Amino acid sequence: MGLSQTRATNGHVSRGKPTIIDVAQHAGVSKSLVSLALRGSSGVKPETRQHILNVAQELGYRSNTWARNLAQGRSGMIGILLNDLSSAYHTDIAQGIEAAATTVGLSAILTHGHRDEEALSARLGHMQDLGADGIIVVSAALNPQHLATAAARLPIVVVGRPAAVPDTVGSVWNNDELGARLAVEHLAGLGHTRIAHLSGSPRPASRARLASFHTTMTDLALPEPHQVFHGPHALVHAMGDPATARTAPTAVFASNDRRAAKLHAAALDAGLRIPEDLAIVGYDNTELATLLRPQLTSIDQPRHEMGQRALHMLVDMLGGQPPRRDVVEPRLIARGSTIPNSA
Amino acid sequence: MGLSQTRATNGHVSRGKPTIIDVAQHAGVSKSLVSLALRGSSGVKPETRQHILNVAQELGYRSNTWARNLAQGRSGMIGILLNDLSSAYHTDIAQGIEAAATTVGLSAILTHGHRDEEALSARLGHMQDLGADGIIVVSAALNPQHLATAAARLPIVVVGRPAAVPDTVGSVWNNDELGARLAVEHLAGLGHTRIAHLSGSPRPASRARLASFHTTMTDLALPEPHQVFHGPHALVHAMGDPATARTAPTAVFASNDRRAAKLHAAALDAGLRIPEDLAIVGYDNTELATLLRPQLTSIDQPRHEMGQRALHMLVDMLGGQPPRRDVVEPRLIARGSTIPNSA
DNA sequence: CTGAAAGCGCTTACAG
DNA sequence: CTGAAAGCGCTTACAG
Repeated sequence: MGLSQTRATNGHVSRGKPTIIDVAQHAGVSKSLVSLALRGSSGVKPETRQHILNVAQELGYRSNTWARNLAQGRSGMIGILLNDLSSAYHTDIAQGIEAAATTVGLSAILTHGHRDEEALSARLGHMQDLGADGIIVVSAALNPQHLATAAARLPIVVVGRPAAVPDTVGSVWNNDELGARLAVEHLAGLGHTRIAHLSGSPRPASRARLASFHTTMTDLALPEPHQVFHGPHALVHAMGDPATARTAPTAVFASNDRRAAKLHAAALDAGLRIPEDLAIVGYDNTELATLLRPQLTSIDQPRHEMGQRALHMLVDMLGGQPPRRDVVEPRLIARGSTIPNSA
Repeated sequence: MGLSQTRATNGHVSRGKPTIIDVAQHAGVSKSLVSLALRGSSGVKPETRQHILNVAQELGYRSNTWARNLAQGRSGMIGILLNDLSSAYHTDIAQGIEAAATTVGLSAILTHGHRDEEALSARLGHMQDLGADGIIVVSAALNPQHLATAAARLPIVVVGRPAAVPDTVGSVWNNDELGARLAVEHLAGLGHTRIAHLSGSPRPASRARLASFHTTMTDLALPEPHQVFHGPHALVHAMGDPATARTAPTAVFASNDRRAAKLHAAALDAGLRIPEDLAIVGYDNTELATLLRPQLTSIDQPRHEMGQRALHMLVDMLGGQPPRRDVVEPRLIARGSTIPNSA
């Protein structure tokens, strides 16, 4: 770098973005003092401080994040890693995290893993390299090994229900067992006895919903066999086929809203009436539920609250406290797909 | 920092994350050489290079991003600023950008502005502080003044149609005039003459669609007055009211899928048949369009391609080329909300 | 209340 | 092909 452009042998020639040195020169003080004044140290005479602030303002000075982080050894920034950017469920949680982060003066950066475990761990590493002080992983897809490795370096909180959570990692999830129970009890309360389950992925959350479906059916003494379907079309087909129509379900608890919506569409396509021929309960209470006709009854997870809790846990962990395991309670929102003549 | 913890007077005691100095010591070379070897400089003897790589690997060395960026003066990272994280349209574009970024070796970080202009500009500043080499703004909501200020410091590309684009800023948008024309021509081709428009926000994109709606109606010599509604309920009401039913529209071009979905729901709630009583065309071709019954005919914007183009434009600008103005062509996807008895 | 100096971990001419 | 040195912009003991 040539002298002519940036520095004389014993002087400083400003060019490009102003630095702390430019401010110091213009204010006629040392650069350490500028640093102290800028970050509001108590040991700076008020008028000096004000003067420095004014000069900085005039020069359009902005602190260089890299230099500050390098010198301080931390960033005041947390990372949010989403499994899937296209999922309203995930982005709602992210917004809960960000809102809570803002209130405690932390900034947040976002990345996502395209629903791909490889990509997820790559991103996890990337966020560490970028200097996140802690990371919230909104995904159940990251394996325990990777989580543990990351947790050895910095605080990690997972929102979701992974296969296993190392106990160095904090976690927040919703009570899937209760959610499934609410769904089945709602349908049974409406008089349904042949209640089927439309299962989701083989992930722990879906497995928990499935298990609780069986338990609740048994508890309510509903007739065996408990029918479980893996696709909307198989279910609709069973209802139309004379061989099985007599024992086909009259109500379905679907593992999530997206699957419920596909079933909703397949049922209407087959000429079935909802809820008269088939009642449907979804899970997640996404906006989709209110756009379908009839609207979809669904189990609501308090996504915003889950995000908040995750952030507060992370802050506690940054402060040296041990990770926790938080479970929040879902509730059922009843709509037209189970209650006739309602919105 | 105490000598005992990190450094002896003329030695280096490793602690915490390994640095380039640790690698140099273990490999018995200078730290400059390590730096060169790590970044694959051609001027390092292959076996030396391999040796250094091995040592780095063993030590679990990871380059410190802050230090690297500070020394290099750039980050190899671009920022993506979304207006709204909850919009599938925005996140699809983001994924197009990221995919393209990956192919040219750039990493990307994401932030969003909760549909709020204040928040958007704050985030824009934040990304600059974080050291993004360039930023793609997926939003039409940022005012030209803020865009121009940012563009004075680093390359900026906007995906969307802002009120005005400073000519220091690149932009990519879809041809709204063509999109609206396709919608109206499609409906006219099906025999509709009383075609209404359900308008969107007062933003340039919506205004362009509205203007093109009028132009196309005139070009096709369809009867005046051209009806424009601002809400789904007003429209459905007009159809049900005996005073206006005779002249009420039989088809609607809605400014976006979300509004179209609300109209779809309101129409069904009012007992209208789609498309027999009311045909509907949306805009954006989001996943929602395929989940409704009947499915929604919609104008498709090539979101992935728009993201790609934005990224490539940004890369060109980083290379010193001037910003461009890219306009991509939408197309119509016909479905059940306009074509009876189709899916 | 203020300044000089060393350090954060890396890169990059420069000289051999 | 390799090393010593200065620098990126900031922070933080340390000494006055």
